[in-house]
Amino acid sequence: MPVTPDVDIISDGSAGASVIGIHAKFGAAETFYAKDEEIYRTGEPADRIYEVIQGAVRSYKVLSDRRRQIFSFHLPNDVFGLEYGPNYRFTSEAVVDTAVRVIRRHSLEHVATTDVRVARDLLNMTANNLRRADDHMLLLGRKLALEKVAAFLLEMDKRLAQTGMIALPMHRRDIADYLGLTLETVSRALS
Amino acid sequence: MPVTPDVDIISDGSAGASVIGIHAKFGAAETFYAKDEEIYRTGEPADRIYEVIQGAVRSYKVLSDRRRQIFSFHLPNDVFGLEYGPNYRFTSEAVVDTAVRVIRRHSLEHVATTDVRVARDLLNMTANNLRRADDHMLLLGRKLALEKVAAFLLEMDKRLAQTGMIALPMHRRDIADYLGLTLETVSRALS
DNA sequence: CGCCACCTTGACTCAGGTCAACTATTGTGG
DNA sequence: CCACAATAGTTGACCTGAGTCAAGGTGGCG
Repeated sequence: MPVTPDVDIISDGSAGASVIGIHAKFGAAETFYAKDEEIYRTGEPADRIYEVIQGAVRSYKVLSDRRRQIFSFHLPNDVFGLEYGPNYRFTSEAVVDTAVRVIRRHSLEHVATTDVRVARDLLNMTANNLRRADDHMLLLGRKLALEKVAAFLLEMDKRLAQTGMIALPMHRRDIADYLGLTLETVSRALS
Repeated sequence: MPVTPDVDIISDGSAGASVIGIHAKFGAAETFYAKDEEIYRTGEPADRIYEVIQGAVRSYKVLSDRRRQIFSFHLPNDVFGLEYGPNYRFTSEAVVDTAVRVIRRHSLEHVATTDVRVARDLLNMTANNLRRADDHMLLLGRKLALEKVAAFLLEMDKRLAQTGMIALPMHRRDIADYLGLTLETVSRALS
């Protein structure tokens, strides 16, 4: 007879806990990116990790013939650019004028080996990313255009509310590439 | 000027390292499931973790109207059922007659707090799952039916070869629900 | 003011879904 | 060992949700 596990390795879901937050006191730098400016590119050595302070960021891959899939939008307090291999797997760009906090990966890894909470945070964030990836696979594989757009609006409403934003920061083309649709279909669904 | 990071928290990709393997000496149990038998169900307390010994397993979610998305097929040596929240997020079933190794989650978590290698393994596996989820999002969102089936055959060829299997263990319906297609489209693409 | 980037809307096309028949292949009982 | 069900796969004809192509609209900024 299954029982609810008594111990969790990670402190699931408590949105506040962030590796960068813990690490901030070590003097992470702030940087600004203009609208549409590239932050890093697929294949580049992944030696930095970012936290959005203000604005929005998109992470995506493109196929050879320009088809693009956006994997996620990063809003204020979101961490992105966290990799476990040597290189960035995505390209990330500022959707609007954006401020980020940057820390060096090796310095974070150094802290992670001594501070258990940081290591736990890393696992926690990766697990959260996996959860969102799974939900998004269900959306991409099995939902209709209208359901996709509805799900997107609900997701954004929830996330933007937390950061005090009011309007969607991204364009129709970005939404389309996030939902596996075309910009025209997104426009029609919103009408 | 970016430099390749000198230290990796995880030992990326070395397929052999498995949490269960390390834990096996503590006396994990083997269990057998018949073709199509359910191993666990969405929402059930996630108190066990599994490793496939022989056979194949599918993990999926279904929408209210029976639309199904398969997130992954687990083949021999794959670990599945690893959760960080209290409940299983998927349903998992044996695709064919299947043997698995089972360990209790709380016992693994106990080991993880004392053995750093186990904790590292957990992060490693989760990162690998995330990588595969991202690749699959690109496939689901932006690839044509033929490209999806081609990608599936390449993936399976590679993975089955490692385990010495020859034929695809799963049905057209499973392949379709993995690729976001219908069974007829899969059948046509294979011809 | 007028350009330019973004968005909307319409008409048409098409990739993939749906529905339906038919063909293996496998398993079961007599 | 053969009937015959049952399950899985293939193939065809048709349909439709979303893509494509194209024409306007609209709002912000130099």
